[in-house]
Amino acid sequence: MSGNSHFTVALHILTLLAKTGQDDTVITSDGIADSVRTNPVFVRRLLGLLKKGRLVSVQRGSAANWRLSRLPENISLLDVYEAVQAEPLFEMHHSTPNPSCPIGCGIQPALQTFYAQAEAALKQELARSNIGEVLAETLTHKPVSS
Amino acid sequence: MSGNSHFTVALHILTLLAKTGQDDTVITSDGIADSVRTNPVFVRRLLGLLKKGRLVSVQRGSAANWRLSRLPENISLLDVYEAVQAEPLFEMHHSTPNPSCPIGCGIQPALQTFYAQAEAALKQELARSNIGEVLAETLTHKPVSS
DNA sequence: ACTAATTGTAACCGAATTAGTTACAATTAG
DNA sequence: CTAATTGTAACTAATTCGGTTACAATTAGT
Repeated sequence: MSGNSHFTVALHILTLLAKTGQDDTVITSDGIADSVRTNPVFVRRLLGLLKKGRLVSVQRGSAANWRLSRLPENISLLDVYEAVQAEPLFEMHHSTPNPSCPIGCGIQPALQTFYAQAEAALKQELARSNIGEVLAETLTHKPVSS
Repeated sequence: MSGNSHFTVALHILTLLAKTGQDDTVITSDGIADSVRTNPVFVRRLLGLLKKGRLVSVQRGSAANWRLSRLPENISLLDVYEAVQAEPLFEMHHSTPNPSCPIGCGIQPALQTFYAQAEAALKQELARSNIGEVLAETLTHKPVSS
């Protein structure tokens, strides 16, 4: 699995949008970047993927604002995973194995079937939670000074 | 997930050792590298992890030979995953989120709980298959020239 | 004991990937 | 018109991945 933070940051973004949606406050890629503690361009790249996945929409221009396209309860972690995760769960070999070896020949198709089952199990679990739940769980952890 | 091929190559190695164990033929890190189509040092690094995980053992020295430590049926894909996978399934943020933001403050502990569930589901599925099954499935794919 | 083969490991390298940065045209509210 | 922001491209630094070289330690066979 790609050692990147896309899924985590995407969930952070959507949870934040769930909150600003509740509070009816305005938020830009700059404001999001401030919460994530990263740069606005990275945030916009992820927002682009989330927009393509129909999970968010944007009011562009001078009074810009990002919103969820659906209720937080109707955005599953699987929706998010599929929107931002390009790579398969498990990578294959870098070089194709030796085709004249009985194992090298058949290992990739064999692993594909096992990997597909594993990925299906993961996705099934991801489908069971949603952004509303993540927001609720997030808010149980209070900020430092109250 | 970590964009590396460790898990795949480890499974390839163990499947190959299941085969050489059946055939009672000798195999070295060089022979394994030839099937995987990589370099022997990379193979030995993985063999080191698998040995630490008690999945393989080695006859060292001039008549070297690698063997499975257990029957292929008693090595689950989860055993392999845990032997070679150092990183968690999903990475957290690179920089810790803004602690003065209600979301930034609570998102990491929240995600940890959801990620733990997802990882548990994945592991449960991986525990359901073993190297014996991977070998059987691999051998159903015949080499090019017979 | 000596030789030959192999493991275990360290050090280094190039390629690829990740996120950060700068820049700027396109969009839009006021 | 102006000011703010998005969308995107181009470039960069840091990190990671696997490949390479090298060599001491181990061991079977003679």
